[in-house]
Amino acid sequence: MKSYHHGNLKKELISCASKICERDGYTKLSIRSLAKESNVSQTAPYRHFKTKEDLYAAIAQTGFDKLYKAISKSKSQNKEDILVSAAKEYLQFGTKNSNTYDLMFGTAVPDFTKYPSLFKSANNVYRHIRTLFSAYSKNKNPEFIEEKCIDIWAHLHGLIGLLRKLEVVPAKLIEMPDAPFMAVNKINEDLDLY
Amino acid sequence: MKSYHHGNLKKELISCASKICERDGYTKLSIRSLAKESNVSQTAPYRHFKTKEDLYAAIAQTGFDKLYKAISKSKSQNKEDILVSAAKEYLQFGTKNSNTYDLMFGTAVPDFTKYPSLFKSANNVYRHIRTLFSAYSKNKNPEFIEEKCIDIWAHLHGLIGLLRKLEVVPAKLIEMPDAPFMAVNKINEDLDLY
DNA sequence: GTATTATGTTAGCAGTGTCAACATTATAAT
DNA sequence: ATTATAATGTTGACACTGCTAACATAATAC
Repeated sequence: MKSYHHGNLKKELISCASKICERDGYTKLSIRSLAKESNVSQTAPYRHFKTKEDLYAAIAQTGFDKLYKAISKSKSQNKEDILVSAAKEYLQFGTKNSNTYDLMFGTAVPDFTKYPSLFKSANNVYRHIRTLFSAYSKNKNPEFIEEKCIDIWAHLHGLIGLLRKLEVVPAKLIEMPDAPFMAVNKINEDLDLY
Repeated sequence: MKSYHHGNLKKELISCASKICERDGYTKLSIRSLAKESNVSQTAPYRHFKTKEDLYAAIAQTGFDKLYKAISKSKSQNKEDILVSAAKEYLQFGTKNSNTYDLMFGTAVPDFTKYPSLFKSANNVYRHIRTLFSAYSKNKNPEFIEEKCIDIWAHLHGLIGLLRKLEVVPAKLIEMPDAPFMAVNKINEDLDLY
């Protein structure tokens, strides 16, 4: 005997949708099938998400929150170790949850400013990277910090995106055992300069 | 009076679809509306593209061909100038045709090996980058070349992706007048080391 | 000139996002 | 406690989508 009101539908929808998106890619997610999987009617989700983009935004936000957790868990005393290990965690998150990463950084939610809480979660990730780098960098000039952060971030971000596409490039590259960590080595090189 | 056979439908579909994808993003493209715009029936496109992904692949291919042209047009004698100017062209292409770039590198066509001619066009782009870098680099070790190319490529690629999302970070960053060229400066720094 | 193939059309299926109208339950106000 | 209100769920429907099968027409190959 099931009750008329689900009780925890919103949370369950997000959690269930997150799994589907990670497994099949966000384009495969349909509100109707999602509703079916939660044993509610086709339009029940609309009580919690006015549009599909709103749902995407919620999933993306949980993604950013997970990413934040991943890059925040390093507890070393050495500031360089923390930064490098955060970079590794970032790459690992991006490559191991590539479909979610795609949802977070792709065009599913084109304008984060429409979703303040998503905006905030995404911003937290960036601010954390900046904090780690800022703690390490000898040059404390804010503009320099900002520039270098984007530099590093773009490097990590680009690698994650490219690794999904590496079939376009001679097969040899795919076989590189530790490709995801090249960027980290690169960061190490960079850091030596500062 | 229009004839039963269009005559040039395939070419027109690709060209028309490319424009729509660049203007509105590839998710907004529908085969039916595309057919309407070319004054053919809803299902006429299926004589030329068995699935929507096939159509995406064709559009992506023209994108890679345009990108190849863009990064190949530099004719300087100085090998560094050629490389840097190709990088600039790459960034410019990615930022000025960001929706097309998204189609080329996103998840619209997940596996290029399904489309040999697309694969080839994409590969040409990479091989050209590699050729330019290889001509410049003093270290001619193939593995080194390959690694550094991915490094540079990821950097450019990441910047293009990030620049679409920069609202997630403090507004200040968006105002940087020449953000697209930071990576190029970075490449210059890198090149000094080789 | 005829057979074959390429290219187009029509009709229709199953699935989608979304909305309006209604039903039920939880919550707040009296 | 009763009642008004808001929150949450359901049904039915609309317009749109990708795609297929069956058929029509025109170009090409023999």
